[in-house]
Amino acid sequence: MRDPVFSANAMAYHPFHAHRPVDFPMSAFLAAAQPSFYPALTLPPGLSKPLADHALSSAAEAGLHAALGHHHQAAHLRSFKNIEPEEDVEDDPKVTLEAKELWDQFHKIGTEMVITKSGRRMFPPFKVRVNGLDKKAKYILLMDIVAADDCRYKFHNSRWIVAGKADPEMPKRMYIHPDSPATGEQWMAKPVAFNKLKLTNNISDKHGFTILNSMHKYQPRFHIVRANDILKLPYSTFRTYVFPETDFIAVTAYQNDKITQLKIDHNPFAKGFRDTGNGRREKRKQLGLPSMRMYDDQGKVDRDGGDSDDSSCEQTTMRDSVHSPNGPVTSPLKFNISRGDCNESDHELEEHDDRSIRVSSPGQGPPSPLSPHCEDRVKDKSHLQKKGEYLDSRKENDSNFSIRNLEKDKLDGRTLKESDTSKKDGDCVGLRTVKEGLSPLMVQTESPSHFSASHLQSLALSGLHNQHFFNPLSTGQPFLFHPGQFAMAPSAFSTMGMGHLLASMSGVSGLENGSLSSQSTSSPYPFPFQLSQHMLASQGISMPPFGGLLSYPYTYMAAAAAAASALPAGSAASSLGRNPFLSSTRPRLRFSPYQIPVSVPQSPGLLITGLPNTLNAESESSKPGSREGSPISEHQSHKTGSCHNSGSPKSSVKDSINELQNIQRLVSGLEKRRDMSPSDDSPK
Amino acid sequence: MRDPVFSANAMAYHPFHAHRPVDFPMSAFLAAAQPSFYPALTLPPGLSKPLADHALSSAAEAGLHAALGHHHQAAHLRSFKNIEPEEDVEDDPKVTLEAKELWDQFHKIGTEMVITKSGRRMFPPFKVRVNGLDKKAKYILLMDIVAADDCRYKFHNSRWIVAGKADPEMPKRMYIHPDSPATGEQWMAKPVAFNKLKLTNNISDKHGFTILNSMHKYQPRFHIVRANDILKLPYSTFRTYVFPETDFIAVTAYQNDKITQLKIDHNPFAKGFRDTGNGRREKRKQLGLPSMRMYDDQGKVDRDGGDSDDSSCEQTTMRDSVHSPNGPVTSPLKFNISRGDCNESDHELEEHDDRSIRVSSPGQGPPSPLSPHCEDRVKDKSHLQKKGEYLDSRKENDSNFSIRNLEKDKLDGRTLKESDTSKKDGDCVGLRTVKEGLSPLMVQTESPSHFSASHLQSLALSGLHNQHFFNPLSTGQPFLFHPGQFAMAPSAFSTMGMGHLLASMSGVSGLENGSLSSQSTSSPYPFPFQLSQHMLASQGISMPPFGGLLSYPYTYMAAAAAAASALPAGSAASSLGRNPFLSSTRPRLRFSPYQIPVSVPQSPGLLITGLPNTLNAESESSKPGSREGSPISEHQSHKTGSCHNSGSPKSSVKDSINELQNIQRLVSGLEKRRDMSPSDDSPK
DNA sequence: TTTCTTCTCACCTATGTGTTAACA
DNA sequence: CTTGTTAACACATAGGTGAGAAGA
Repeated sequence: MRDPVFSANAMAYHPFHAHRPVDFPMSAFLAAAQPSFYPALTLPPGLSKPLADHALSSAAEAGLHAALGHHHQAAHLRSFKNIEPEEDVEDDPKVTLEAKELWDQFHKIGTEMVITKSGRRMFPPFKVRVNGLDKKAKYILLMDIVAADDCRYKFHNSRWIVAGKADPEMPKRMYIHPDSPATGEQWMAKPVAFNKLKLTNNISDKHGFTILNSMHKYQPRFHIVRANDILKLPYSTFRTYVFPETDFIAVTAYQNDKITQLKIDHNPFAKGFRDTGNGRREKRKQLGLPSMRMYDDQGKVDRDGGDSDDSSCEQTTMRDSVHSPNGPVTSPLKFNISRGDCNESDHELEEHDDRSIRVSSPGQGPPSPLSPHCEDRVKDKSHLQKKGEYLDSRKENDSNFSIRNLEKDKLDGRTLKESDTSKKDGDCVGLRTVKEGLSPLMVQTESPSHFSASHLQSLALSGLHNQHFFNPLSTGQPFLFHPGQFAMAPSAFSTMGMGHLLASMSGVSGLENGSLSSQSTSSPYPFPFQLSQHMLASQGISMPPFGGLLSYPYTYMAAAAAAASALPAGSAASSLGRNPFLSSTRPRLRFSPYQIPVSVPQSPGLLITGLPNTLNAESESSKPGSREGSPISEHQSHKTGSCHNSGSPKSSVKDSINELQNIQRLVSGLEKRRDMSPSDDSPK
Repeated sequence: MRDPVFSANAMAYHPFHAHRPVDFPMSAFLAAAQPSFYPALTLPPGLSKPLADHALSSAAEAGLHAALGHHHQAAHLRSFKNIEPEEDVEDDPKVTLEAKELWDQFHKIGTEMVITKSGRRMFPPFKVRVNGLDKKAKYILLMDIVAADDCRYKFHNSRWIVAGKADPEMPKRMYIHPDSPATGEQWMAKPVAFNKLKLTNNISDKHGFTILNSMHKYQPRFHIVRANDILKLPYSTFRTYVFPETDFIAVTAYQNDKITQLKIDHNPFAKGFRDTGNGRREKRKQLGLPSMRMYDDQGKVDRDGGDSDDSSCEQTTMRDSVHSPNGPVTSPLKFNISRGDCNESDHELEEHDDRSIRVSSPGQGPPSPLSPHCEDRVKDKSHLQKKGEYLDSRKENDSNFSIRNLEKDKLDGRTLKESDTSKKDGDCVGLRTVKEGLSPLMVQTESPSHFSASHLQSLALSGLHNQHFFNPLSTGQPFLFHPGQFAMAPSAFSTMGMGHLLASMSGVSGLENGSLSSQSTSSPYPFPFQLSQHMLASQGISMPPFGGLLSYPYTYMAAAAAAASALPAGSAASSLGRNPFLSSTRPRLRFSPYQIPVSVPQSPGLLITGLPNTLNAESESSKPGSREGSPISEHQSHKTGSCHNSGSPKSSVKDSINELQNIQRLVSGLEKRRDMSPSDDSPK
């Protein structure tokens, strides 16, 4: 069942690299930031788990002492080593996007998400249903939003067209679900909502919100990590799921009236704009009417509980029928794929809205929303129309762009029957033709004993108003933390190891409006404490390496970070070779056929973008895509999204599975988290 | 610095008692429920910490396996044993009640708290400021509300009078602050608010709210536990702080108009009832007017962070000056102590409100709000009036009741200068004369390797709307869990060990109103999932013993629980001897002079009530009471509340301190938590 | 201009208040 | 009649919407 080599590797790396913030070789850190294609780089096989762990803790502790000299950290390290990952865990995660029909409606029009300085939620809330987890094992569920391509867009003549190269991306932050870590049983009990995540265009955001560039296209990603402690994320295997229908263009104001109307029709908070009253334009009235309030957002959760909650968990109330007839957006839209070079006017969104007033003149191919770099690899344009409730004028574009099929099938995204599971090997995330409602792409990566840039660009934990994040290796700034970037979320990290970091954040001022609690107000340490309050202890183990990495490695990686962040989105794949810091020790893929080496510590967007590319370039194995993304078929295959491409190391699926399972056994444990407190909100 | 004996005892007990849910002697559990006056019962001294820990884990694991046979639990145990408590921790907690002036205002009138089916917050939010903690050590902060006496009250002729014996108390739930565990630095950064705690009279409450009996008097308690995992609470040392001025009578509707007015004047949510508009009675208008909105409650915190909430830390916005002149309640009220037998018309509240319209006719002694049983022990009626901003007509009552002094001193409860620290040994909690604004009583108990009934009657973790709780050894139902009683809170426990328990909660239906999120609604497991979502993983260690205790010991303790819960409040102290389950192995006191053996697994109220009794009965050592409750003077004494009586074992203060410190070193670690998600709220 | 950003605002959800009337 | 409980209610806080004006 277990492969000692992999297990050992996974754990053994810690002491020699990530765990030594000060005196470890920089290359080790960098290596951790990228998927490893070189098994040789991992520690020698044959190490038993316990042994590896011991080595780890000892080394880590030694390193910490030397570097930090903090007596507490030593104890923490000691604790850490003892927290062994769960071993007897067997799982086969299946992920289903909730409210898929809604997403499809938005997607076919061209989803837009408003970003504001004070932070704006995504409207179709990103919510997934997870199955196949080990009931007792602990998992950390997270999401991030990465650039979908390297283009800048503009809405011209009622359609989105490329308007040049993308602007530099801010380091993306991982948003760790506030309930993390929790058992598989808990996660599977109900949909996992990420509605608390907020988007902003404020590059100086102090809340940990996800910073996006307006007029750029993004792709949300969902990650499952079997780990009992947030601090173990960097060393854990990520299973990544991408739902192409959730991509969107960030805007400061809605551009497409159809989107506006769709938002109004379904977002309960916009109920005031429905029909009567402040109706905007006539177009809208024509579009959406019947179905309203299908997807609710629950504002207060946590509370910190309420705040919790937050737990903080986000919950969305489904008051109206999800399948209610949504008048407005019934006609499918198709997008032509751009060539990925972001030439203006070269790509346009081809809109086919039969009932839309703003029917765009077809002909011009809109820029592909996703991975222009995958174009050449996208061969499969075939798509099945299960039961289009709408008028789905699926249009195949020879320009390497997959049509965004808007099939109403079993809107729930679950009952949808797939007559054709796209077997295409080279399907790119978000680019492959959506057969059965845009099957999610599943990516599984392992970051044995070091950080995986693709997933650990940053870790964000958010509560009610402040999204706390951890950004140890953000694409743009690996190991680089400014006060504004670093924020601990409730229960995300061990305060023990992070305390000193928080203290260094006193300069952060995030208290802007009346949302401040008396506690915050009365506290002599306004912001730092906000963070502290929300910071969650790790699962009983301190993770000194992190603390060290967060604070000390700053200087080491600054240059690399700057260099990486400057890379254009289109150069994601190539950047691996170009960037001197990214050339070695990439995390090795766990499941060859399904693994997708995530491109390195670039901008998060690049990572996602690069992923499909890498996949296509490396493997042609086809896997059926279904609604549920599951990395390992029965154990890992079919159910996975379309792009479960295999990575470079092509071992048998079975072997890969075993390896993964072995690793996973070492990773899960138990821990806990909690929501954030209200904290200061600066919506001004 | 460290005393191996104590350390060993603290840890060594686990394996042989609490850690063995099935095959350990029941007496062990019961013993754990009460403070130990018998050091002999602790394990042999000289055991080193590591050794003890090993023994612990081994025994625990073995016991679990035999009892539960859960493969996961084995792993969890393994993890647990490895999570060593922090050793090099030095702390000297000082606790200050926030908004003391406000509390005093209410207290002198006779605080009332509304309890509703859907749950009601306390209004003067229970909030404390903590100092003297070890910056890096992890602490769990919690509170509970226990019966103040065994009387039932009624409001007659504008005053509260005893109306007979108390009704049976429901098992009290510990409310663990959603930020727990967190570092001392975090806790000290700003006031720790427990405003999310909700009171209810619904005995079938599914939210984890604190269930109280209407027309009964209660006393909130605050506890500090140095522990890095909620699961370690049962084995950790509790430092308990009682602020007599926070006691209150639970009501379903306000009885005293003065209280109503005070609430309206200060609770921002009742702003609509201030002055203009719906003024109620004339009396109110006469009473409070100037100061309004002094204490704000922040609803959403966590959340998920609001998560923020989550997380949910509760925060209260202090918008108005805390020291603003509060017109209405400026005259102090005095209470005569009842004899503790709840004879009707025997006790009355003696009200001395100079400006109050409802001036009650003095003469009849109102029933003592606290520990009638402490009467005979209360000798000290002396009280110092530092700087009474109000008209404090302190009245000493020979009937063994301490006057509730309402000194306006340094309202903040911090700047108050104590000219006279009551040195009375026998001061009872809530009964002693309040010198400097009702100094809090500090109680420190250790529950080496087993549950302390006084503190671990139950553990509640709450989020925004649902208060999740853990009730392993509730007074009424030690180890007894009904689905409705057991709820995991975000990051409170290791889901690993608790997962199966949650699963058994599917029968719980808590979704009542529109507050349900779409997640909840769409989830096939409405309530169970709510819990899961909010459940927080333990700090990386599974606590199998707990899981076992929670689910399996049920049958074992049912009888005991029933017996214990049936005991009248007044019999708390005596019940120790009477209850066959409570006769052995009480947790030993840590600081002899300051420790107060908490009486056994009775109703929570009994515990608190019994505590003062026990203290008085056992020791006469006097300690100065100050505003800040600190267990150990400079290191443990003076600042503590009035009743820091010494327990039976009278060792030197210094020795006690060292012992405690040693133990504490073993307890702290690192972990995390988070708030709760909104979850289902059934406010109907 | 054109395109995009920022800000204020009305309107909504969600929930915490005491009032009030109905009820037991 | 008295005492206590409950639910509906108006009104508060807190915060999530897009509209639309004002800038840039």
